Amino acid sequence: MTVPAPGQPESAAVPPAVAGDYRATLNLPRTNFTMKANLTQREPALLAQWKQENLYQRLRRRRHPQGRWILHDGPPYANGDIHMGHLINKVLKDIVVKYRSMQGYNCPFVPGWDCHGLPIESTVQKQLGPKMRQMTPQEIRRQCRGCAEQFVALQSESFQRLGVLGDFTRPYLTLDPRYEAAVLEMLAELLSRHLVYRQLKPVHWCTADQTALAEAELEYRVRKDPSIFVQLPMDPSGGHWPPAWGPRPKNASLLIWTTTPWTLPANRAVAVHPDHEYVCVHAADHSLIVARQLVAAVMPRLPITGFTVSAPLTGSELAALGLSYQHPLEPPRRCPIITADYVTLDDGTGLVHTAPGHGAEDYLSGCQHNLEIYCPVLADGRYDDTVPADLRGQIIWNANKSVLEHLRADGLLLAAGELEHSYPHCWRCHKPTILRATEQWFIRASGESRLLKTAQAFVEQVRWIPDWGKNRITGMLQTRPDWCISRQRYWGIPIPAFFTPDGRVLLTAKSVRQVANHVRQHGADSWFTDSPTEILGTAQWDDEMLDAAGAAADAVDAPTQDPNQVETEPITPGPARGGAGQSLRRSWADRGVALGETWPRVDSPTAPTPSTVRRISTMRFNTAELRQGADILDVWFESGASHRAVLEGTHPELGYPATMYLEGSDQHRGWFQASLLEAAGDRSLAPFQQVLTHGFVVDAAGRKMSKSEGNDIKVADALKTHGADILRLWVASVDYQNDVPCSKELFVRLGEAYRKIRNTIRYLLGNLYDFDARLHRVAPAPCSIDLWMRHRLAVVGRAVHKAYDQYEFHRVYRLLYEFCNVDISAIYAKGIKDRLYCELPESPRRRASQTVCWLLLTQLVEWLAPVLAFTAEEAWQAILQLPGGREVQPKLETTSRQLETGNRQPETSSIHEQVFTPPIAAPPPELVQPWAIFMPLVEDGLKQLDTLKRSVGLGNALDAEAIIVVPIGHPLEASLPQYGPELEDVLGVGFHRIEHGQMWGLQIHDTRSRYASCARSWKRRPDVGSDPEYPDLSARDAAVLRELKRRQTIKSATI
RNA sequence: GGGCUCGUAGCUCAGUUGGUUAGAGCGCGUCACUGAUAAUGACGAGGUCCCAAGUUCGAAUCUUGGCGGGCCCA
Repeated sequence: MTVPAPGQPESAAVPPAVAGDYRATLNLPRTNFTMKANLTQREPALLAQWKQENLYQRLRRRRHPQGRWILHDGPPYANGDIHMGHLINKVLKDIVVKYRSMQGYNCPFVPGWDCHGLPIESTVQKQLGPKMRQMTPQEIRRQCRGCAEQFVALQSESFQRLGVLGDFTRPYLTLDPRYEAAVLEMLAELLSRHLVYRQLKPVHWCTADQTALAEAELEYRVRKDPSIFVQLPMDPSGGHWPPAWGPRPKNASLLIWTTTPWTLPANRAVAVHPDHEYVCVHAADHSLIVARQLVAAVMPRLPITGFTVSAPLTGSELAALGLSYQHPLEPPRRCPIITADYVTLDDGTGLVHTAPGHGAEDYLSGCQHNLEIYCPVLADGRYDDTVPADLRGQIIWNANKSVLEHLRADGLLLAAGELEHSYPHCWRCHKPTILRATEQWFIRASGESRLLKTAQAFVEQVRWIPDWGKNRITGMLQTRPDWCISRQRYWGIPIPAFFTPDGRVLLTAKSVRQVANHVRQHGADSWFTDSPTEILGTAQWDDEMLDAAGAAADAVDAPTQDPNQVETEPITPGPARGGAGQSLRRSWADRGVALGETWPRVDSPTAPTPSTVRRISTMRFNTAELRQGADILDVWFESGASHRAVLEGTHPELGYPATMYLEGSDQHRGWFQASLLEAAGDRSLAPFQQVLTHGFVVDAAGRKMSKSEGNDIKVADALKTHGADILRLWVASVDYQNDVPCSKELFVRLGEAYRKIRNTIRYLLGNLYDFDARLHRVAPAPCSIDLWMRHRLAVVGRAVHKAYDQYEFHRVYRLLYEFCNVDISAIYAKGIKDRLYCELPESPRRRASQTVCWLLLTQLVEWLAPVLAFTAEEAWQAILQLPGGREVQPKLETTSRQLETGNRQPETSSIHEQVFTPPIAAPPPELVQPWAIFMPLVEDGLKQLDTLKRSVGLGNALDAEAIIVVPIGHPLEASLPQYGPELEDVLGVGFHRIEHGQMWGLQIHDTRSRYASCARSWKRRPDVGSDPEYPDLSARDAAVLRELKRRQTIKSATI
């Protein structure tokens, strides 16, 4: 059957050749590698295949010429399904692991999960509602465990769906008893080095429930409170009165404003802002110091008329004068003026009443200025006996009135009103909360701490990527406070401190190691269920205890009575009944006040240093009378111990230190820092050699992506629409060191990019159906476009590997994408179509190009594999299907598996267990340089073709010829006849001629009226019809056809 | 408010020690091909380099100050 060739110009003077159907005589592409990816179906199938073939384990058994390269997974929080931030993180890790693995490293990857802590407990709280109040700690913990395990399973499934390759059958979980034990051992290490201490610190406190509250457990409601102005009389003798304020008045006072009069007994300082200006307001009976800008707002509210204002003085100048004031409720006490950045001029007087035992900022100021962390309020909200007699025993909510009366009696109260404001309330009982200093556990990790110094030295050992990461963590370490590691929660690893009824505390390296042993066998829950005797394994426990400076060594024999023991009751081991948790909590709370005889008691403002801890003496405990403390460890302490618990604990195939930690940049404060500090306790090497951080996901407008903003894109949705490889391509395509943009439009774009890459692979595969790399490889002809393509392959290959090595994946993406678009598709693939399709199958010209196609295909697939994990695998399987494909795997010969099985071909093979092919040698420069002349000519030729298209309606470039003008005497003049056919093909024209002239040039001419078109190659050229046997063909095509016919004859004859 | 950081076509990114008229790919528009075909090719239009001032013969690039975004603190 003959089909008229469409699109032939009808007006051509030379009629087109009678169009025979030569289609069957061409070597058109053939492949099963489909154009449509259908990722959402194909990916799960590949996952199942990897799983079934046990790819992860097989990869471990591969030969690893480069040794180990360990990426230690930072544990995500197991309290929800994954979001785009998780996706970025895990895919980046997977790209790094897959790349290093293909470099020949052994890269075991063990995923982990953070399973303890507040977010999970809060989730459970929300689920349980009020029921939770009736539950025991064990029951609550069981719920939390269930919640964590459920989300671990969910997230694990999601990560695997993204193509992340790791040991998902044995991940590390922080609720694993072995992990929990390792964390406690870490604590023991720090204890043995005297790096742990107790100190008062304010925490949110509900006086009705008598429990500490987390930030998330507060609800803010409007409440009416007193609003009072108080004058604090200056000490008439101390410090220097500023000359700018005139002679020192007898009645000078600081003017403060507060809405919590009950905290005034705990006042220990007044804070001013260092940069704000302060003045002294002189009136008949008063001289009040107040912020200059607030004079106009404050004075009308006071019963004072007629005053003058002094010259201003900055807060830092004021504080530097060494002035002090009389405590409003304890007149003999003198308190200082300090500076603090948080002082504002929004309300009040610009001078802030500071009670370090009752406020977070006050506490920090207290630590900074060596103030007493004083908290005279007991757990039930009553004052203790250290306050003035008229206040003792009063509940603070009622005491406001008494304080006011006290102040009024002393003439200190200048004004009193009421104020409605937003105030934190307990989420459970809805009663107002307070901030109350209780004893917390701290790790000495600030200032001159040895731990900090070591951690800072570690920072220098590490390569930070990007490099400003070092700057950032350095700054954070410099300004960090001591690490408060105790939390008043249920869901976590306990701080394994035992208390005696008389207020002694047992928490030593030895005791903690014993608890660790118990926990390793029975889990951390055993802390809440087993008796101290069971845990410590002995009826009597002797231990060496540190004595605080001044603490009597015989404290054991002369116990102080716990003033709050009335509410405490012994915790009975075994199954607890409802309410036991409350008791436990209460016992902790009240002990806090009286503890300290056996532990360095720190209600002195500064943390103890080893020099203040003088003696070590042996303490004896009757374990039957011990009770467990109720505090749990900060979860950051848990994950910070992963190097101990995982790298050399549960997963020794990883080892210490890790090569890299890779997390979001927020972990400079979180996991990186916790890990550094803990490792600093007992290591000489940092836990990681490199730290790579990435930014956060933002929307198309650059705003942060969050569920509450409603601009988030769900991973599951994106996965369903686009497939994992598109999402992986997204991760690779953006510069993760900055904010990472994410939008639907972006995914659509990437889908298009993906298709381009996929079609490039398809084209290469399709043209290799009859190519056996063992038999058919041909060296490129010196003047061919093959040579140019090999040059580009070498150049791009170098750039790709460099970009991978520097973790610049967006450069990898751009390099490969543009390589596909420009070098391969627009130039090379277009240029070699004629020889691939029309030449004899085994013609050297075709084979040489197929050789390049094969190189392009195999290298491209290798380079893509770390990113397009699924598609690269699919392509790899297609490569194996090519003639001799399974045999042409030089890299596989290095596998130990193959060594074991002799020379037998492996039954399965994955791209992800390959090692990168060594880069091809770049062709000699003198053979590449001519193309630097030709490519601009080609570009010019294409423009001319476009012009002809518009001017004379030239449709097909094959209907045109190119005149190549070479400068007479140019070194390339002699070889140009060899370049000519190549340029003809790259331009896609039907014919070319060479002319000699002054300078390089290229002209395109419409030849529709001059030459006939070859019915097979569609090239319009003068030699069409030169062969009488095939009048409709060009000379080349006629020759090819004659040869094909000859073979056909031989074949039929043989049959 | 503080620390770190980012800001170049519609999108994602290049842009060297300061040096011609600021680039690429995609997208978009127009066209061609119909033997890579839900593919492919060609041509074209797109920029106040966040803003302002300064240094300089010359600034996307260096300095200062703003504006906006992100992370971490407060």
